[in-house]
Amino acid sequence: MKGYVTKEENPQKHVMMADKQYQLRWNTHTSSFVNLLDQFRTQELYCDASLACCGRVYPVHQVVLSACSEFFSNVFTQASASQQQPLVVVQGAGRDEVECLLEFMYTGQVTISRVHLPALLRVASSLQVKGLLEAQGLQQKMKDQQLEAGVKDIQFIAKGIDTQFETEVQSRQFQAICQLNVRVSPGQLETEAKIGQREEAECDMVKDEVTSWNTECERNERLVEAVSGFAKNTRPERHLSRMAPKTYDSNSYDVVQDIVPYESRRHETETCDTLSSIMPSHDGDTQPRLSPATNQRLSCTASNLKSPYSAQRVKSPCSSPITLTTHHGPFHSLCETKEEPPDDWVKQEEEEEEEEEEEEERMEEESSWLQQSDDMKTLLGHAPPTSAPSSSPHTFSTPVITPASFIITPNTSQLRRELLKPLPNLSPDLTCPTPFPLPSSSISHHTSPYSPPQPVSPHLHFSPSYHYSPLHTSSSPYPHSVSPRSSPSSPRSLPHPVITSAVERAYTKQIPPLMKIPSPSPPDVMPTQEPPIPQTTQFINDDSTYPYSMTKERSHPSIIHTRLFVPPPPFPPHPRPTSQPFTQTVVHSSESNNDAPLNLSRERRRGRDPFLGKIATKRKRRLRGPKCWEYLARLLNDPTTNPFLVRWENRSNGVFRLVEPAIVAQRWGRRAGKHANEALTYENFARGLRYHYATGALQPVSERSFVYRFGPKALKSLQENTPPALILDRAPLSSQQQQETHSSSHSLPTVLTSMSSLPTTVSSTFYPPMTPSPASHSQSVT
DNA sequence: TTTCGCTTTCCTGGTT
DNA sequence: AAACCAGGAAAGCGAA
Repeated sequence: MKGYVTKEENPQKHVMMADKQYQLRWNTHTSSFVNLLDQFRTQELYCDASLACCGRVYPVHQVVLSACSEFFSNVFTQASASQQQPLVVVQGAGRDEVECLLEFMYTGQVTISRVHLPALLRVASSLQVKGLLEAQGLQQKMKDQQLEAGVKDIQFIAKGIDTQFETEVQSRQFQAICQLNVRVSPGQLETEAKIGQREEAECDMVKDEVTSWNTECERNERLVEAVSGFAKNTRPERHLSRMAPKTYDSNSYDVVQDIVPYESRRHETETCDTLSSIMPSHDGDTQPRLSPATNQRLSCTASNLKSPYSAQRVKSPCSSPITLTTHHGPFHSLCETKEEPPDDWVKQEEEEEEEEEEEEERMEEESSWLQQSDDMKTLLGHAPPTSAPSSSPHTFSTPVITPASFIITPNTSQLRRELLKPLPNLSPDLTCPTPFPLPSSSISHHTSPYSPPQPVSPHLHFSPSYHYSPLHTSSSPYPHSVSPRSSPSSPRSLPHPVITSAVERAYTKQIPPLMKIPSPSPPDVMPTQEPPIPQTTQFINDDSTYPYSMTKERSHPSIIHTRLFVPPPPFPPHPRPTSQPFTQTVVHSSESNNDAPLNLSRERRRGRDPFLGKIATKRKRRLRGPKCWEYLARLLNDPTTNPFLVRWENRSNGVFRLVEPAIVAQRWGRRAGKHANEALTYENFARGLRYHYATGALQPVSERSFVYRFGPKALKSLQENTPPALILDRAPLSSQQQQETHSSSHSLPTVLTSMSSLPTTVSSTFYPPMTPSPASHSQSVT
């Protein structure tokens, strides 16, 4: 502050100082900036928008997505008028695609398997993600065609709770948010899938990317053409029939428009399996024979196949991961990055295997849920309801997409709340759970008042609507009128305190602890669906026992602890193979499976706190969890948490500060044990820290709030787990330290001063090993 | 099964 | 007065 005053009040001095100029440069600024932005996303800090897909909500930053996508730029620009956080519901894209795209937009690269590439490019094309749209001419062509066709036929589905916003959106001709109610016959899917397989078999990896891309573009062009034709003709089925006259089998798929569609991975997998089983081989072109039940199932699910490449995912022998990297693309308008070369294939294969494992786990969960769902059995095994439901006015159309379609609502928190509802809470007459259980009160059918969808043609698909319980009803598992669950974004961006109801708290208590593998639970106790609430829910103590509310920190007035209880940020489920700070195993042990070493990156992806990785003990090489001070040391050693959660006050003396004590306490409290409840308060957490005053691991720093100091025990542990080369100098020891030092007959070097060097070379049992992270606070002044 | 280290909760009292 | 810290007491958990 003084510097500014001097500058302005004494220009002469400023000029004199200008003679000697210094260039301050943060060497790793670029990569650090990118990494930190991605960390902000994964930790849901400063997020001001959300993407929703397949039942998940991804907090994002408008600036990043706008920089990476013209579509998002337009959306956020126009949605900014509502002064609420926009939520973009990406329909027609799978969870994997969205997560990969987010990773690509935030880090500039993503590694995916080859079979997933076409779907990713398709979604990227729809979202106009820079860097993935290298064929700018084609992109522009498609865009022009879409705009031209969209004048009449691109269905406008911008809907929101706020009527004013809806009106505003409509008045602005919100063309970017569109829905193409066009579908492709399953026969076409097969044909294109076969084409794609032959291409994959013939081409090398690079060529394969190009061909897949071209095939995708051609297909999109045909779709645009079809829509355009639909615009000019009132008989769209003609155009659509011309699209695939050879493959359309009216006998097999003539009930398509009556099938209730829904989109989910479970369903897609079902479809892929079905297609795989019936798909003719390369050398044969026999028509598949389908039983009526299978026919209907396929009809149902094929309508939701987002791309013909979904079938390829089953049949294609190619599964090599592909790393998509941009050197001039989306994010570089914000910050240029020096891309690191992708990891070696072995590591990628390991990542692939992990992904497959996770996928299998997910499938198992979903299949178990499926078995429990009588409604689903009814759907898959019998004819689904062929008429549109019903009397409920709370309906909306689930689009069947070929290009991704989007719904924007300004009421993020309310919609998010509904999106995160467990699927079984859907209305009983809903035979197909949807990944987008939008709140009925926020969504109105585009033909109002409600009228059942009228079949137009076998190809034009009007998704049957379904019921959804309106908000603030007793059927809702959460009394939202009392506890509107807010966005999982940072409290900085969502300063709305939310109150947790008893029901919701009881629900959150059912979530298995972080360090335990959730045991199979009966469905009435533990939803087999992925628990959506705890990691995305903000809540506070409704007992008013949380004393650290809106308190200005004494020594740091800029830091305000809000009343919000922010749960530990969910660690990203998406793979981050190349930019993952932690890529190695904490400890290596040959113990049983229970003591298997924890892979931090896997822990992070699986929603577990990577800083809670176990530590090998000396005795019997057992594994134990970190102690609270060890946990803090890890947080201090990681650029994703230092300085956001903790930071050094005096590194050489081992003095550190809890920047976000409530969050740190809560993250710590969510580890194993019966105390893994929703809220370990800082008050209790601090008591645990004070316990270690006696053990020597920590020392108090008097008269300073949230400030502690590592004691000789911690120093000793650091010393033992730190290579001597990194031990730089001696620490100024306190009297107590000196006494203990003398008693142990050896000096305690300062390893804390070398902590910044640790990530580069150390693979200790104390610190999670890190790849050379550019964000390791190695800012240098040149 | 017991012991022990550690965590968590609750509490009182003191300091800022 | 509120926020925070220090520390005692007790219970619980998990590893040894």
